Amino acid sequence: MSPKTVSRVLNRDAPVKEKTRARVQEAMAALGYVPSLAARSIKSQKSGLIGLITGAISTVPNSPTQAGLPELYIVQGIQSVIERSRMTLLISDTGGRLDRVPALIGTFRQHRVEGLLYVADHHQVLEGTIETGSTPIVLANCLDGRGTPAILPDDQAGQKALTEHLIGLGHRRIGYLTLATAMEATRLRLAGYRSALEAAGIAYDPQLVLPVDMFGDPGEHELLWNGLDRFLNLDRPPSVICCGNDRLAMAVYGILRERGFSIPDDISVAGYDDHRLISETLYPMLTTVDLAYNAIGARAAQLLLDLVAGETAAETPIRVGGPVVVRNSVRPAASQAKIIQLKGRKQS
Amino acid sequence: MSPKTVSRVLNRDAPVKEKTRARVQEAMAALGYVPSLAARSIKSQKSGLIGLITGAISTVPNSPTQAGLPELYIVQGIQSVIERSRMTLLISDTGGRLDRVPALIGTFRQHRVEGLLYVADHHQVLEGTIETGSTPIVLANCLDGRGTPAILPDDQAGQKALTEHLIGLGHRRIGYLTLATAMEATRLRLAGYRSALEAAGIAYDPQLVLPVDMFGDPGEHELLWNGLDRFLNLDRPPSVICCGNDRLAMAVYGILRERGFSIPDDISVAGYDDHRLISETLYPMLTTVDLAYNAIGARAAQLLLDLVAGETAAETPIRVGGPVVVRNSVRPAASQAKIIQLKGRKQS
DNA sequence: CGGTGTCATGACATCGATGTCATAACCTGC
DNA sequence: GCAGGTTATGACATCGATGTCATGACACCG
Repeated sequence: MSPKTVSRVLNRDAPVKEKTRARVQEAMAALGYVPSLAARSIKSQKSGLIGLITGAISTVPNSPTQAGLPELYIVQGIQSVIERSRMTLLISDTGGRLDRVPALIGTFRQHRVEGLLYVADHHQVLEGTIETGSTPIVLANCLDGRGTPAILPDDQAGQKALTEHLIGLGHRRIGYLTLATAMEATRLRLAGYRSALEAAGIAYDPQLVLPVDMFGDPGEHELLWNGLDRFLNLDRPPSVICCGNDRLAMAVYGILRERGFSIPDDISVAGYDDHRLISETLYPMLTTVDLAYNAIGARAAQLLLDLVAGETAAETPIRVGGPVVVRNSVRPAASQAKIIQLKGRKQS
Repeated sequence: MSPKTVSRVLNRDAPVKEKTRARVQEAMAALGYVPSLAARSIKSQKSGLIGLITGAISTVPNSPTQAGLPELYIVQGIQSVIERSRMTLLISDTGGRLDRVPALIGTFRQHRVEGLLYVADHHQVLEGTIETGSTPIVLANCLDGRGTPAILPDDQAGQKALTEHLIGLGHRRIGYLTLATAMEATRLRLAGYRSALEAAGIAYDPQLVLPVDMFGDPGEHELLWNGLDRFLNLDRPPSVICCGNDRLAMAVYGILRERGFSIPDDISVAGYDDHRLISETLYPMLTTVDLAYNAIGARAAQLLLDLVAGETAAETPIRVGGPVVVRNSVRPAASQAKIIQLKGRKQS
């Protein structure tokens, strides 16, 4: 029984006499033999590995609340697609430090990965370029200036759809507590917000828009409190508060209630992300926009597999949108507008 | 310049003339040469790979709220330790189906992983055994009957410390909304809760303990509402509500407030996990117990690396505890006990 | 019974890196 | 200039699997 015969039994690429096959399999079982992928990949020049670079896994333990989570959902989506192919996922991670990316790619190239995925922790435009040699790469949740294949959330369409939903319920004064203004997502969502207003013939009122996100730093609650205070003391206060993400909505619930408002009887609240840990647990459950991180990951992985298989890249970037998820934190405006006026004044 | 000379330049395991070294490095740069780890691992019989099995990544997208998150923090801890060694992490995942574990291990053995990690989605005792051949394995967040090395959260000590903290603030009636009774964590934490009461000479009152966790299923809010209702209508209602995890505390905040209670002026609330996305964002911030998932992962990874290096296993299981994290959702009992009596009645 | 075709098996080279051992290159001193 | 000792380099085998090609086994036919 030469090694070649064993190889044939394993790969079924040539006929083997039934009796020999049985003897080989018996021996393999007895010896606990497992073929080595390393040896195989040397001969075939295919490693069957896909490298994933992210900061999701070992996000800096000290700035915890915000970052890391979106990425993890993207990684989920990626994993579920890769799992179904015959590839294995090699994961490495920046620990939040972008300057480590080249080293990580170096390691991956030593492993002869057939493709690379880069997942950013928030929707952003990358400064430089990621140098991968000839290995195909797909970016998720970010873009570069080179036209590298990329999958992005459709922030503009998402916020537009949410705003349209609110307008459809009769809301005319829509407060918006945004994420940091420097973020790509904020820019795009604000554009979506404004375009929905415009389409409905509602004037844009800058007094109703306020950036508040501090990534969970202490002091964020105070900023939120003051922001809501400003909204509620306007001559025409908002009847609904949109929040830059579900996390902010969670804090807004608490603050509005401490000030005596009932949600959604007195005032409506909406989020963004559909982070279900939050949106389905909050009482009442949160109306929000599904950010479809999972789908972004899945699309990115599928695109990469296509590239690895030699297909030509689709035009890029691809934007993936998610639906508005309607739950119980938003009421039609008619049923609450007056109460707000009163309460808003009383509390000031 | 024979291949062997190149090898010597790479590994510095024998002197190479400066001029030759320069020529070799020049050539490597020009050709974009990267050494193949596959070939290396064939010769050295060491793959430099660690296999991680989890359900964290591709948790079933339909039962989302609960599962997946703890595991991810464990994976973080693992990654941060592995990263610092010269190993690379190979990640695979059950997609929630335990019967796929053997196949995943099979793939890992083909990759010749030097060690395996298994991360369970919640603290549990495994039914069978995970068969790994001669590859060392460490379990995180679970145990088996075989004495396989395992790292576990110290649920009993955690809940005991929290309960002691509350008693120290004067609380005598401590309501406890637990996770599902079938869970190992629930059993242990309840033991911690009772032992703290006992040590303080407070009688255990079964009316103050209620399992409510439904993993975010619809209907959970109602169950919670009813549970709180029962607590508040007792002759001597609790002055503080402990929740099985931070997620439940988030819902409890909303329900108590809809019933007119202020937190923590009228009633205190405590969580478990220190899931900072929740605990630091809720208003007011949540007093809870740090479950130290990160540390569990780190310990598990470190233990595995030691085993791989040939050291003998420490006695096992190792329980890792985290501190009580004091924030603003708990008040000394004296300042709120009376109010509760009144409100509890009024609302019933 | 020998010729001839089909089927099953094995010998050998190969992938990329490295351990072993032999040899080439160089330097020193007489 | 040559013996004698370092030092630098290369030839060859090896790890585990597989592609190529050759040979062994066997049945069938004339």
